[in-house]
Amino acid sequence: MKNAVISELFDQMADIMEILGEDVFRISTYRKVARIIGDLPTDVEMLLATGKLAEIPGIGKSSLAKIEEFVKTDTITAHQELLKKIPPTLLELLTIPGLGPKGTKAIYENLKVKSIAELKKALQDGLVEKLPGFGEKKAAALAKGIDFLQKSTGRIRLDQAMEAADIVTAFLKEQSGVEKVQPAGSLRRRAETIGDVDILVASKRGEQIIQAFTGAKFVQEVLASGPTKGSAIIQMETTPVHVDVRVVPSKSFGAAAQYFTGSKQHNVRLREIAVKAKMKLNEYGLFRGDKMVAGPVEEEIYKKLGLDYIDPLLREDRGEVEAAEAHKLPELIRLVDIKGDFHMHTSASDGKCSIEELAEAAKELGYKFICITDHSKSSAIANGLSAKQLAQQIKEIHKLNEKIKGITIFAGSEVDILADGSLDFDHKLLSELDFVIASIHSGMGSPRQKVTSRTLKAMDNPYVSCVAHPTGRLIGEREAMDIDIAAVIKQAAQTHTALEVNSNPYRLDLKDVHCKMAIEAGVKLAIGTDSHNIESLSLMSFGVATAGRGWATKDDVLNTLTPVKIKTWVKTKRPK
DNA sequence: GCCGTTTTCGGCCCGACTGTTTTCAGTCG
Ligand SMILES: Nc1nc2c(ncn2[C@H]2C[C@H](O)[C@@H](COP(=O)(O)OP(=O)(O)OP(=O)(O)O)O2)c(=O)[nH]1
Ligand SMILES: [Mg+2]
Ligand SMILES: [Mg+2]
Ligand SMILES: [Zn+2]
Repeated sequence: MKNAVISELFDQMADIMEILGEDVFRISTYRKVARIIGDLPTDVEMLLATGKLAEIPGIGKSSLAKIEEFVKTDTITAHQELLKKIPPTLLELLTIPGLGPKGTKAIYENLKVKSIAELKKALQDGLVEKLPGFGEKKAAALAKGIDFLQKSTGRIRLDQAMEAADIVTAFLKEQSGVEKVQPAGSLRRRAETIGDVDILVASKRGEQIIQAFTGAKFVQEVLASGPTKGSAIIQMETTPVHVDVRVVPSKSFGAAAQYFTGSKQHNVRLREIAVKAKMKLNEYGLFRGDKMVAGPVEEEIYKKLGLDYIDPLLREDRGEVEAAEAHKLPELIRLVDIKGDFHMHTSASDGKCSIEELAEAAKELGYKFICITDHSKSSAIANGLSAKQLAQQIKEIHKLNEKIKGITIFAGSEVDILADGSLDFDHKLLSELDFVIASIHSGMGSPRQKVTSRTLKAMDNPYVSCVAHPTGRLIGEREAMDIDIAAVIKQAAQTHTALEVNSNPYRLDLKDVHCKMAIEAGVKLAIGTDSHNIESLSLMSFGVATAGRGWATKDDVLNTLTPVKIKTWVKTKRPK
């Protein structure tokens, strides 16, 4: 799939044009195209062939021609031409926090600095601070910026962000004059990775609160500190986390929540609608002239713009604004709709606790079912079960179902999809299970055709009810397999197989846009926590959020069915 | 570069913080 490369090239063209000082609106068009292509869940080549690409707003003739050229030749002439105008390594400088295109241009033209390494040297030699527009402080900030960049671990996982947000939120709630505290930004939208943690505060005492925040003991470094907002790095156990705090008076809290939750592109869309309606939208409110039309309550902002309320999970400018205008937003799946969990491991394979312990914990969560899915024998590292052990476990589950009331324990397996697409267990044994999930744990680096056909073949098996973590990614650690997700989804629809939304924050697999594709194809989602202990059962909320980001309703998710209905659903695929 | 029942030309979201600036540009949210 060429989407990612095309997206990068458009961003790079925008970067170069910015350094060259070209028209800012033209540049933002390139950035928009980069974002659109980067967000596409489907192969750009397919969309191009069907003419769908040209229909996407924001992609005009010129961009379309560039994309077409890349699809055919693997290059974009305009990109090549731009690259001739600056040394490619100069683009590194744009990644330094605090240094933008203007500064980069000045440093390049005056000092002939072409890379971060050379900039470091120039800073040490005291050359940068002598440049017009620069000074001692700016030079020092740049040195710090480089340091930070080289130490930075990049975007963090949702669970890490949540932990940091909890600490800061608790601290802010203690401060006098604080009326409300609300995590915002990509964390509130439950994006799959988080660049920085954004927290909104309602208070009249902005300056004092920001000072308290930047002076807090968990703060390692202060990046900015003013009367309404502050930025700092806090050191968590596993990683440093960048936190932005914004304070507004409570009469603006709704508007500020809208602003600070984003996404940026979603905000721009709303502000455009406001302008068209002769109004102005900012973080202080929605205004017609001097009159505040909405502000204290977030829902009112949407209402007064003529839109249905848009759940934060959907605010990515992926069609939600149009849907809100047309009153066609989905009623999203919620955690309270979830009746059970499809994926968990016991101490029989690599889990930490017994079936009974998991069942009791699930009952506490109000669940009506759980599905025990230990690994199969090929996953030797995970202590996978042999056929004999699995048969034994099935018996044990039947006994436990007699003993434990109020919850149904499904006998299941996370059965390995072998190299040839066959499974670790025969039909006879699989037929004795209530719900089988199949997944790939080996040969994940194989070519696209190979991993795809393995997965497709597994779905042909009438006893496979679900494919678990279909792309196999581990966020921050391992790329997704090169798998044809469109083909997997099509096959899932045809074979009556569900696709998992793995809730582990390392996985979130399927991811949001793939969930959306699956739902549009009529495929059901099965959310599983992949728990190896009791605590992880609560990861369900991440899976539900990911499905919600994929526009999932109650009807799209198997976890909302009663155990009886799940059994019926499974039988549909099996031989009569 | 893109787009349009107010426009096919002329707009394009809007504001906070920093540093070097004497009135604001650059960068970022
Ligand atoms: N109107 C407007 N709002 C913006 C702009 N940039 C950022 N915001 C708002 C929306 C963002 O969600 C929010 C927080 O900014 P961040 O840079 O932290 O982005 P966000 O949290 O969405 O993603 P992240 O995971 O941090 O990269 O501020 C902008 O250019 N215009
Ligand atoms: Mg953020
Ligand atoms: Mg932020
Ligand atoms: Zn598992």
